[in-house]
Amino acid sequence: MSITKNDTPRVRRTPEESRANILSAAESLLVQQGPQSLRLADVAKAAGVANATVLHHFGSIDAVQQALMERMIADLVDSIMAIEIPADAPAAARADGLKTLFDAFETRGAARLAAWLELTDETSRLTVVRQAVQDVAQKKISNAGVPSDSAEDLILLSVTLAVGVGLFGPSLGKLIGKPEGRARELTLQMLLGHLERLAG
Amino acid sequence: MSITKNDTPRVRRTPEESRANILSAAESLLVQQGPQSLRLADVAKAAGVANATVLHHFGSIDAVQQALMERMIADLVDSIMAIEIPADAPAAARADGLKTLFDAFETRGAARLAAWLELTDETSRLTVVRQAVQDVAQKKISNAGVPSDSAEDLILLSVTLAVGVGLFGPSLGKLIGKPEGRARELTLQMLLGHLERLAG
DNA sequence: TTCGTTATTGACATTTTTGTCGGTAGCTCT
DNA sequence: AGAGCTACCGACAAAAATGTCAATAACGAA
Repeated sequence: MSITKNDTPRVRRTPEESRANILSAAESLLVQQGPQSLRLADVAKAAGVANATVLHHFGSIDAVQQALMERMIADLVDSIMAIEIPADAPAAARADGLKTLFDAFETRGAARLAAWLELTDETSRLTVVRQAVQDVAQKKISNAGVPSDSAEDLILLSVTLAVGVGLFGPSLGKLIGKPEGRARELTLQMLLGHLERLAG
Repeated sequence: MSITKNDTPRVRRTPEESRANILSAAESLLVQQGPQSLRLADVAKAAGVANATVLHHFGSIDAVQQALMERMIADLVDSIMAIEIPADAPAAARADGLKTLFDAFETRGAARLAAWLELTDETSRLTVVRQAVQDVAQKKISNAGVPSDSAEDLILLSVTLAVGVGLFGPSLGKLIGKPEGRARELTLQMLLGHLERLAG
């Protein structure tokens, strides 16, 4: 009876690297399998570490989920903040901006994040969302160059449609037998026409 | 030491009534607190029965969730099937039809149901959804009175927007400080204008 | 090289959630 | 009233998920 020495050597990361590694694993779990698979064991396994390691860095599985929400929200805010749509821009530029907005929600699971937030709804978690929305809205409205009230309406409309299409567009399209991205295409087309009519 | 007799008398329902009672309790849990609160103990408590009673009727908590999905989908299909939007109807009639569609998703948690389905995604469960969508699509397309291809597009567009607005419209509106239902109003307005232009 | 720090881990403890079982009680039928 | 059926329940067992702890092993500093 011999002492069995673990064959795979430990990897030792900086705390930041380790946290990022775990959150990335959790994020792909969320996007690919849904929130209910964000269990301690699953996250740890996906990250390639022991359960105890996850807890060492985050304290609890709830804290992991909270941190994941915050990271994904921050990423999303960055994506959106990078979009510039001056009011006097040519139509093509605004179309590009809207496409980027829709992409931000459809790819990398931002729409899934939004649905998760919508369904969980723990008020404590909403603080982060509220702050993010206010940041984005303030910037967008300030450089919209139009009266703030209708600018808010446009933002509300665009974002609602973007997240809705991002979440449901692909599945509904597939269920109806339409090519991937058809819902997004139709929506963007309509939205752009609407904006042009408002401007002209 | 006396034998303690339970003070509250048992209620004895028919199996159908009992199942309906339990599913109704589960439904309001889903709508008000999200899918993660669909636990055996929570559902039983909300329904006012013992845990074992829930299992007696459904066998497992997963079966409860499956049955709930099926019941909610059936209800939703009924609501949608009841909508009649002939292609040659006056604009006002089509507007009413669309409003009804949007209502079907926003009220009574159909949008939440859709988000739940989207996030869970167990392929076994998708069979029911696929059947429901095909039923609805077939009927809607058949009496749309327009070429089936663009009729499908219109359905895809309307339903995607309806469910997206139903799920995210209220929260986003509130976050931005808009009155309840503003997102729906804006979307309907745009969608109706779009349809009119297509027809005219 | 030696030492101190701490990220990492397996084994274990605790809590939460699900499911089982024998008996009880409401209802119907005779 | 009595008997059979079964919805219903409390108590318990099983499973699953979360969290604790002491020991280990990378890595940087002395």
